[in-house]
Amino acid sequence: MSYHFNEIEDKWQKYWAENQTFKAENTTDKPKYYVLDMFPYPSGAGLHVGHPLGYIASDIYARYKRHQGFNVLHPQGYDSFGLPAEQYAIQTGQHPAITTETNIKRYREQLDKIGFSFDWSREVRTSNPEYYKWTQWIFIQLFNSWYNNDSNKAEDITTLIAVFSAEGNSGVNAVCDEDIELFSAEEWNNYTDKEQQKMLLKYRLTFLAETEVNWCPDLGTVLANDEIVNGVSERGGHPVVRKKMTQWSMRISAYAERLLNGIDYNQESLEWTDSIKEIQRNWIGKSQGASVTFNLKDHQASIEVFTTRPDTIFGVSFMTLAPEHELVAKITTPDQKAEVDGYIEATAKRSERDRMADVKTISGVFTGAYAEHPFTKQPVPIWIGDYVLASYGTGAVMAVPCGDQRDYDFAKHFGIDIPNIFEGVDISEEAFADKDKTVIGNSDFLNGMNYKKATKRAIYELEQIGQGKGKTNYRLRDAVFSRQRYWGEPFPVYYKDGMPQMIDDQHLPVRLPEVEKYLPTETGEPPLGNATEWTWCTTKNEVVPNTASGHCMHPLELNTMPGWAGSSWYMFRYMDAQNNGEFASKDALAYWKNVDLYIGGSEHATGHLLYSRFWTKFLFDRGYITVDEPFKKMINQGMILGTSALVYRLSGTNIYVSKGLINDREVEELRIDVSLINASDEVEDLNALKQWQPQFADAEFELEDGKYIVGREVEKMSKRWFNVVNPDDICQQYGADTLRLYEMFLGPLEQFKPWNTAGITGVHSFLKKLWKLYHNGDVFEVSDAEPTKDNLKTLHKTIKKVVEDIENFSFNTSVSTFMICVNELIQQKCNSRAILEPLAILISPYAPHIAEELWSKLGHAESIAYQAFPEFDEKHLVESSKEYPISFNGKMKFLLEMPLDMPKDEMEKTVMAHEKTQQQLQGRTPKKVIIVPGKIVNIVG
RNA sequence: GCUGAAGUGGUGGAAUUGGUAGACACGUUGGACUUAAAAUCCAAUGCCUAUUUUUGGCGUGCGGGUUCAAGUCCCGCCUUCAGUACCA
Repeated sequence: MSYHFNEIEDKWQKYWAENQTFKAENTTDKPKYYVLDMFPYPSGAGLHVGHPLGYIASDIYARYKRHQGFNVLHPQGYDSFGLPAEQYAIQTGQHPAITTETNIKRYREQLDKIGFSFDWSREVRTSNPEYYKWTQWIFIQLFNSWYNNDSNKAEDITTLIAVFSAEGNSGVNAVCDEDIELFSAEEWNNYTDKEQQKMLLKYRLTFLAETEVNWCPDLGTVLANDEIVNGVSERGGHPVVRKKMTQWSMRISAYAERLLNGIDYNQESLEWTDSIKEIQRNWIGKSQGASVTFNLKDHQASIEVFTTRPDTIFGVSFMTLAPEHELVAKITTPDQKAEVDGYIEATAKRSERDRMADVKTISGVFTGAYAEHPFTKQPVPIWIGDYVLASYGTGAVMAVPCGDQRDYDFAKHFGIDIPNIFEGVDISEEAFADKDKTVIGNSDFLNGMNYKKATKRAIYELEQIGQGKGKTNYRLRDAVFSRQRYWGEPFPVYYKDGMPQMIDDQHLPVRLPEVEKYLPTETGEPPLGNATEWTWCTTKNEVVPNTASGHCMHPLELNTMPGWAGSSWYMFRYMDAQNNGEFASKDALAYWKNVDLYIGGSEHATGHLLYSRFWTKFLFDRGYITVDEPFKKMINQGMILGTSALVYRLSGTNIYVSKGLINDREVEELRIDVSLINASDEVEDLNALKQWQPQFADAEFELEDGKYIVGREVEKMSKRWFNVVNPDDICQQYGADTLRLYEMFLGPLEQFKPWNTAGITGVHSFLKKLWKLYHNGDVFEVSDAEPTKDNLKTLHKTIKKVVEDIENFSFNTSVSTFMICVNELIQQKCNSRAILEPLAILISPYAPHIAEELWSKLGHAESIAYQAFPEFDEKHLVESSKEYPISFNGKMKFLLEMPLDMPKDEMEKTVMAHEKTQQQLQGRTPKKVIIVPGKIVNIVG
């Protein structure tokens, strides 16, 4: 009689594992389809019901595609390097590898219970040496590459060396460091080896540079821009300061333009949401304008600025430098020195956060120095101000107060001139920044021109005098790639004579050495400085010899790679995960190409998604892969939030007041475990609460109607809020199929929504009904009778809707469609085999276990997973209504579609009754009018 | 401020993309079956207003507009969420 979901689910999960039902083939005639989830970091807390949401969605799609005859790659793995395991190691001394292993095991158990169709034979873990061997290998390829702007792609460094030794660097159009002096071929050839290496480092796609980095003292490491949120670290919320350090960097800026173009102008535009595309566009931050050089009046130096408005150059009345600008100390006059130093000190003290929070206060100091206007040669006073950011552009601006509100405010505040260079515009109240309405005046050769013309002319004139040129500026910075951590990929790098050297491919992987403790060394080196034995050093290898004492003769790179290293290319490893000779074979890469559907959270928009596009483009340039975008289509699932339960303690007492009785009394809110609460927000058992935590042991309660009603708060699901719902419990109580259906039923995939266990019964009883429809007692029972027209109509209605829903990722409405379908079949008393066969396949992506069970009971030996998806046949829907020809005024003819039971004359009367409609019809000659009783519904012209 | 998304019953959310608004589910109420509970089944459920066999009216954040017809399209606001921020 009853639906024993636990038995059924165990049985089929075992069957799928034993038969490798979901193993993807690398050689087959079938078309490929690659469905990927963002792989999880295996945290110690395990999965809660929010985590599988995206996996369920991707699983539905993967199963659907499999039914459609595609060779589906649907893998899963773990992003297993990361901070929490390391911090746990610092606290407890337990090796992060052990923590990680334990967590992965737990994750796997939890995932297995939900019945995913993952191909686990391709599992990857970023912390596995067999995996990070290739992360290191890619790093080496980046080191051995430079970006050639002429061919617009990355090339091997040897092509650059060839050019250098033949003709020097003057003809080289590369993305490189800014401060490169020109040299001839002869000079190059006379350079010492070290000088040559130093020079090449300025061109390599990964390079060492002393840069100002975001240093997080509490975490003891540097962070990338996208790892900082609101001025504090994304993980842990620790303060971040600016600091100069020598670090590995990734020259992602070389790809800025292609990363931007790839979003839109690819032949196949990325099917991503507009919001993610927009976030990436903003992050790359392309702006076009000009760089302008201002010579200094009393120094042999110049200041370079970037501006988007070269047309307003005659409106310049001062310049502003960032307080950190390198020229500040040099140009400040003795008179102004004290004031300037004071200002610099004050701004340095203000944290990034303060500076961001306080954007309205105008502050700045005059340096006493003057620059010279490039055209008028008039003196231009140089100020410093913290509204100019050192990290954007050149850290200096030419201030045009009449055309930029910030410059305007600054000028007003300090009483600086505000010359007006716009025709017919009043600037007495605010700056005028409308480019489209701009007519330049008061500007010598630019007079009377609009924005476009004036910009072009200004750049031309600047070029003539050698004081400027057109320039495109990007906000995107090169990405710092070093972390002072233990639990990450070691660099395949050692230093000889102070210069970085790559370790030979054949010695990869460079394994993470054992250390006594996971903190920085006493001398301030990263944790790897504690290692005494690097097991990967081979005595045979002359380059990285290992002495008998276990010390390498050359210093090794002690930093590790950041979290995003391993996740920037994992999608390719799945294609050929066991390969020991390559990161994936050419054939596998050529067959699978890229990810057709990627599902994950939108929080990775500026990090992972940008970095993996960068690495993909690089690997493409170097000919290792055949695509230059990793993810064709992406869906960003929303988060499932928890519903915390609040109890209210009267301040200073041990009395807890039910929610409705608080009134105006002062109370403290405390969160209690959601499992103590029933569906109507009452505490189920007050004694259980007393036992839950010691602080409630002798609590007293003020009840309303004998119940304690709690407050509710929707927030992130987290252990600390006691609002975590565990998927294992749900599977145990209702089954995996119910969990899968319910997570989809909860609402649109992309939306954030709170979990509410109470509603799950509706979905669960649907499965019970479905089961009962084909069972008489415990006996499976289907009829071989021909299905009726009604039966077929119900089935095909469902097929149509479900196919549409899956293709639009509206999985929530499909669940409703299934419910309606089963309710109708119950009403029709239909347990026909001819209906169940297609229906089971239809349901199987959503509720695969019950579908397999019913399928096998129908007498099929093979898994339902490879059955063709049922096809929709319109004729079953059309036959339920009829079209009647009608004529008006003896002239016009059109069709009426209406319910079968409506008599023709009544229908005609209905149409006639609508006078306005008749008028409408006379003008248009519609072909078809769809009618429902009493009302015209649709005129199809 | 800018960018993006969204505002529909007590709740989650549907609405074939301009065609009977509120599907489906939760919750609530009533009923059936039970010694009882659970489970299951049946009925009602947007709001207001009538009524004894038959009601009218109002309703998709607010104000306008287009249309025979607007949750859906257009214009102007308001609110919420997310991203981003002195980007020159």
